[in-house]
Amino acid sequence: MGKTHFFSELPDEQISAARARILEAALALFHEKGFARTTVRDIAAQAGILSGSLFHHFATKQEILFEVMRLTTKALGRRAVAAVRGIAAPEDQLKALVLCELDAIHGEGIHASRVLVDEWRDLEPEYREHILTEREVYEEVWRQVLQGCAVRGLLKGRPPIVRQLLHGALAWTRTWFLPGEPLSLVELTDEVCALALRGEIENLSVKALT
Amino acid sequence: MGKTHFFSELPDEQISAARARILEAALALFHEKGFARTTVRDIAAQAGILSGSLFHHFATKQEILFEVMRLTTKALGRRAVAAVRGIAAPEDQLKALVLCELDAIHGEGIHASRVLVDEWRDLEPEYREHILTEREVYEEVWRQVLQGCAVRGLLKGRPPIVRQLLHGALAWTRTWFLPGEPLSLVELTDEVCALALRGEIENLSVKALT
DNA sequence: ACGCTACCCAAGCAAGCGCTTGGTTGTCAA
DNA sequence: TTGACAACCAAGCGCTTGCTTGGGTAGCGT
Repeated sequence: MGKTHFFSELPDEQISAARARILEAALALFHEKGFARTTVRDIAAQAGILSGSLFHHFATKQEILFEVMRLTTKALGRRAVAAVRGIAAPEDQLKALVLCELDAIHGEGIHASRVLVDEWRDLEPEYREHILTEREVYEEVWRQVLQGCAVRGLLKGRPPIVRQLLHGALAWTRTWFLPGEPLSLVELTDEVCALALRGEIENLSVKALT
Repeated sequence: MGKTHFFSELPDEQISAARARILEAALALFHEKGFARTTVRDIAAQAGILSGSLFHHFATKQEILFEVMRLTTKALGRRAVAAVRGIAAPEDQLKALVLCELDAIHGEGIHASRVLVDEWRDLEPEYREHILTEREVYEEVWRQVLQGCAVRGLLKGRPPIVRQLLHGALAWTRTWFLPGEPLSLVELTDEVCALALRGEIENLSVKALT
């Protein structure tokens, strides 16, 4: 149960220590078992308090899910902006973005895709809109990068379609990919970009086709 | 609530009328709300009986989920085998397979990806192995087709990786794609295959880049 | 010293859950 | 006609769930 401190990536948020402990516990449990199968008693135990004490910090269990998703989405947007900053060539920006998304899925602490994708259906509709608005920061980075690739004729398809196909492909990696077995995150990134981008790729040896 | 009769695709299964009605009700509800948020009372009501009567046909709620997944997986395998039969060129086989998977997601009745993907975590571990075994029929078709593309140098990556990336991309279409807005299933199929396959694609007009 | 507030515990409520029980009906072969 | 059996209903049991209640306590400013 390694402590994750990814909330500290968001300096413009005021989160008390107790609240942060609860959110980290909830994130870990939602990631592991999903929202529906996680009870408020689970979350409280992981945070080191009793279940009733949760409701001193959050009004409902739904609000915990919402806050976890909101902060995760916000952190994701920040990471994406930082990932492409200072990179000129659009194909290199794309590579950085793909690596950023893969790291948010397979890295420590944030577990972005798992919580944001798997638990989306459990988030009540009135909360969804707010998350979607927050997510625009992230999607806007993707739009610009893909548009940059497209106008130079590098992209093998229309940007919005490619974005959705890539997003699905990346999100799905959580079910089969383990960093280093046998590919590293960077190697997987290259493989993904090879699909999206037109142009030559290195010849594959015959034995690599297995 | 259009009746779906996709169980009739499996002639080697003996399913009573009542059992079929329950399974169809469960499939529709799992697809709509997910397993955890669907109660046995919901399923029974949709099937036109009371909740207690469900357990005359199934021992547990889990068993209903298992049976829905098992039959769905079996139907999926049959469809895949039929889809590539009689097609010689591997790139055409791939196109047929992609269309087959998209149809299983967006077509009527089967709702393959939604139930098989979204509800996988709710299926208890002892049931999973059986589903995975049944799924081998489907995956074997994919393996052979991708291998066929690879040995002719058509594939833009290693077959197992491409398979996983494609599967994620296709499964994710359930969240954003609506047939005919603006793409048809066949057009989307072409778009997907363009990513996976090396080679020329038709020039895109500038306005299509939006 | 005082009160205020933030935080937490102990106990439990009301509702909903999966599932069980006992008994009634319709069907069909003997 | 009768017995057997599958299908279903009516009622509810035992448990878990999210959440509430009332009270206790440590820390802090005044």
